[in-house]
Amino acid sequence: MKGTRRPGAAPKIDIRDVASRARVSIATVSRTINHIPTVNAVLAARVWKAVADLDYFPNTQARALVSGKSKLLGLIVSEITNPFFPELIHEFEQVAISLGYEILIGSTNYEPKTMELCARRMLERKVDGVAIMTFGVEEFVLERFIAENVPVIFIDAASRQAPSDTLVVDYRAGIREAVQHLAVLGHRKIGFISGPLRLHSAEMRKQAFVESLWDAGITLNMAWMIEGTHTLDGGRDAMNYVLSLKDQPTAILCSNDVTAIGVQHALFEANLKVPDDLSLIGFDDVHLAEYTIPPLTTVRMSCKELAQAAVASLISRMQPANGKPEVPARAIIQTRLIVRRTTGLPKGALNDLSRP
Amino acid sequence: MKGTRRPGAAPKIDIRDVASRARVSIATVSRTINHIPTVNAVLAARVWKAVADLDYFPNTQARALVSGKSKLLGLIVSEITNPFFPELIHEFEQVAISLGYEILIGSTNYEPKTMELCARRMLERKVDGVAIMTFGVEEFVLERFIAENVPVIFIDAASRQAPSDTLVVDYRAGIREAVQHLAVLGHRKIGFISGPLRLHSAEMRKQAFVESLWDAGITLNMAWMIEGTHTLDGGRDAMNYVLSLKDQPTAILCSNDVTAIGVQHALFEANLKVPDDLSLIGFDDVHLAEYTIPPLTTVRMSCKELAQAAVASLISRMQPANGKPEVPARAIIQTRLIVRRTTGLPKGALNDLSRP
DNA sequence: CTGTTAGCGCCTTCAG
DNA sequence: CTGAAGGCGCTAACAG
Repeated sequence: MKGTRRPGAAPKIDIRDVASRARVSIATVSRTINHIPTVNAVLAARVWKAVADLDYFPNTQARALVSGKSKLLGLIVSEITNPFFPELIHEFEQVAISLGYEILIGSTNYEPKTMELCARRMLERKVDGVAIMTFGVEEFVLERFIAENVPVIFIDAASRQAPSDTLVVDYRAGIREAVQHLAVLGHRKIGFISGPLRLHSAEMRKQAFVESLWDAGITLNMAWMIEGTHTLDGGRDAMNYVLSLKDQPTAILCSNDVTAIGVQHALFEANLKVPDDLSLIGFDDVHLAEYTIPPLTTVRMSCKELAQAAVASLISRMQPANGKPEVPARAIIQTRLIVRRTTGLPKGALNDLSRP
Repeated sequence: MKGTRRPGAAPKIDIRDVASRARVSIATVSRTINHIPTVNAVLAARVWKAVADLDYFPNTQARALVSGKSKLLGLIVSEITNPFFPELIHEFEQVAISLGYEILIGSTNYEPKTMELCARRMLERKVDGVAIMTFGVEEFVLERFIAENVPVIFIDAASRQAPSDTLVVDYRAGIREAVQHLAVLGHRKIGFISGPLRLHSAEMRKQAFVESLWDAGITLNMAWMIEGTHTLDGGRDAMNYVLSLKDQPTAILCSNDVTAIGVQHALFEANLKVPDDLSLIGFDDVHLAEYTIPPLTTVRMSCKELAQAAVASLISRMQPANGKPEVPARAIIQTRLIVRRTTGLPKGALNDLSRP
């Protein structure tokens, strides 16, 4: 008897059961289910029938052990409760699953230590590749993956240590559009609420803003450059701070949508109206942005493209470089302004309509 | 030489390397790292030192293969983009990770077929247990897990097939509070936007509403019982439908928060004010509810408790029932009303203040 | 083209 | 208490 099976436990089927039922060797079964083309059609048919009859499916662990590939992809995000990430995860999952990969998700919560733990978890589970979709990565975290030879992809920069692909988001395009849009409306006093500035991508979004201001010929006022946290609370707090200022901006751009939603809330509490009292623009264009009150004008970044490019890169890097040279590829993710209803003329502009 | 290693590939170290460095057998290493207490302290110390020196960690796949436990927990949710679920996932992750488990997430998107696929993925990866945190489960999906002897836990009902624990959410408590709250304010015309009614938990929330109305002595008007989809769009559409009605309710309760947010949006578009024109109550109390405009009155359900109870049940069911009888446990999740600012007097009530 | 065989890295009896 | 040895289920040489 094959082990003691507890009552109710299903008799686990393995490759040998299939082999004997199909009257072939286990090697043939293995080849068949792995779609090795050199298998005799008749035998293959018998195998498939046995597989169906027995409702057999291969043991992933055993497979992983011997083949060295876990068919697991790591996905590290900043904070799963920020609605942008679930949307990203969703897209990532779609692609990964369709390619036969399972996903391991980790949230760093913006804490370097948690990021390190995530990395360790991924390594221990032997993921075949990792996408680090946070706003910045510590170099030493990358090194861990590179040392273990697992492909990594992350946003906004390539690693100097290894030939990894780069996912470059064109923040400039969308943010410039946003600033232009504001400028056309007549805004000259524009503030920016960033993400945590120690994070590289947060810094880049801010930079894109600074440059766009310059391009629009608008003076940068450092007093209106606030460091936020990319969270609802952070947006609210930042806005409350702005409200305490003597000289206030007439428009504010936020580094992400939840920050903007926090700002809207602070304004609501202060009995101020958007866009009458202040124009507001977000970044990401999460689905929710369409539903805020009023609907949020924001810069759209396609998380679908991001996810697809990330998976594609990982998968291609996992192939043992058959011939093609390992030139780092670079995927460019576009951004663009979606005008909804949180932007309008600067306060008091109506008095000014007849200016030369 | 130990296999051909590509340049840059780390020399993978295994239990044997540790054993030889610690001058013990691999069995001793295994016992040590698994904290079997019968290991000689001196040898154990040598092992731990070797482990540290070599930065060794056991291969999860091999471990899973031989031990039969993957240390993987499945978590099936309805829709990851509904903010309630990320919060749930976050809590679930906290507990699971701290117990040494990794999570496999699957979203059903309310599609039975996708649910089935999720179940299959979980089975193939040999999860040690599955939490199905959707609003309903097809019986045949459960059977799959039960047949494979993997512990399952899901919301609102126990399986009749196997001794599984039950997670019962006390919808009544919170929803009754909500209805009372509305009744006290003077509402008699209260509508309800449910989730998809083929889903058991959605149906239960609706039932709780119906009973609460009855308890409050308020007449149920079937025209105001709308079936929604538990999404932003569904909430908006449902509200637009309500607005087309001749006789309209003065208050609406929603089966979840995103539905309520959709409703708020529809109202905004229709130039109607909350709570002046309509009182609104959600369900879940996602973090975002505090940030809607105005902040949403809602029924709080602790996803932390839910997550903890789910993991606890799964883990306990995985133990080979040492002695204790397998009596199904039941965890009761409480709900309660959080009053914010989407509820007020019914429209026109001011004219009525002096009624006997 | 098919079958036999040797591990993948680890846990776990079973002798010592 | 420790070590040697036999698999877990599968893939990948290697023979036939």
